[in-house]
Amino acid sequence: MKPFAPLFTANAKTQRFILNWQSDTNASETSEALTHFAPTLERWYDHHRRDLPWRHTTDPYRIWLSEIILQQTRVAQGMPYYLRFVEAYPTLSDLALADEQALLRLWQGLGYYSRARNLHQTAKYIHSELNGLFPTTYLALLALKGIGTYTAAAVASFAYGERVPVVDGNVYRVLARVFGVDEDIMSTGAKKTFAALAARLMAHAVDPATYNQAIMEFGAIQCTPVAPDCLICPVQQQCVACQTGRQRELPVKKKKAAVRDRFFHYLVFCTQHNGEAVVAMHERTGRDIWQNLHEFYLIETDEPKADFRDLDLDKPLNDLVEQGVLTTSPVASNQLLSHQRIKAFFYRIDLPESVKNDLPEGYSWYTRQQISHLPKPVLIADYFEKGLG
DNA sequence: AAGGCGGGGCG
DNA sequence: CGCCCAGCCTT
Repeated sequence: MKPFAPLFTANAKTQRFILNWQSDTNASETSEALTHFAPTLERWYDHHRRDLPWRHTTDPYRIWLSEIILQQTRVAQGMPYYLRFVEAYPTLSDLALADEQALLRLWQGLGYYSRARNLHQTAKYIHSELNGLFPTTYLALLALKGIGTYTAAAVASFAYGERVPVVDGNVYRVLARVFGVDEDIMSTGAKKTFAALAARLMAHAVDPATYNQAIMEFGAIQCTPVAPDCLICPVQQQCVACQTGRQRELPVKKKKAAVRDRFFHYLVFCTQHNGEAVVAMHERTGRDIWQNLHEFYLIETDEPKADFRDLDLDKPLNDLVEQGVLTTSPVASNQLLSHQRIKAFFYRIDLPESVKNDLPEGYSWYTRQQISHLPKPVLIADYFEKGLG
């Protein structure tokens, strides 16, 4: 076995343990820190667990659904989505046969929309290719679209009791602190380190599913990112971070790249169709944010443009705009994403009904009723909430 | 190995 | 306003 990088700084007791842990002999698996960790967290979980809907089922479909929804998402944010999805699609077949548009609309606001597309794709695959039978092992689950190491381990342990450890953001944090691992958790080396440690800890769990739930719940409500409550912590005595006052420094995470500024100028074309107000929208495509979500006519610039006339419209578009009435002051709105900072300007342009066949390629007219059913970025949905300018 | 992908809540 | 969060896919 490749030795671990000498990145640990720990007290004497833990250093002895780390040495044992690094050595490849099973004879050293007698460290109390190692053998007691899982059972200790399982007992803690028994007293502190939150009552969450997906913890009342062993249905692999519902567990899978909950895990996809909860990826990179807080429980409080994901909960209402889970409840709506279970109601709309109670079984795997219901999801497999779902309309993709309706599914994305139900997902609207949850973000990372590829999760929803992969969810649907995998549901259809299981329904039609696997005869509706959910895969039952970690490796079989891992092969499915949208299911990575974390979700495969979660479903395999929660639904089938397989002894495989989950390694997610909570686990990184808990293990980094308790065992003093200070490798950058984004690095490939660290992923191997944490996976190996997690596997050794799992070997001593009383029940794999309970232990996996326990360590994540522990990370979520006890060993929190900011200000962990170490005074009442059940592993306080063995925790490297607590004993050395380094709770704030662990886990080590490399700084992310600076966020990018983008400027979206939306031309909100409006007109009448059979006496009803309609708005021009299209579906986003390409490798960018909000894939398959609907928006208005978009002109993006790298710099802010103070004036509508600075937007450099091409000839056909300019002709279209000139036939309409531009609302004098645009509506501005900001959307802060983890990786982008989007400033949006909405220019409402009222067109005469006569030009309704002159929309650019890919754009169509939608009534407000139709739009309410379209999946849209929060930025766009908010624009309608505010009453169309 | 690195970059991209949402959005909300917190201090 | 910056940081964090029940990850995964693509290149």
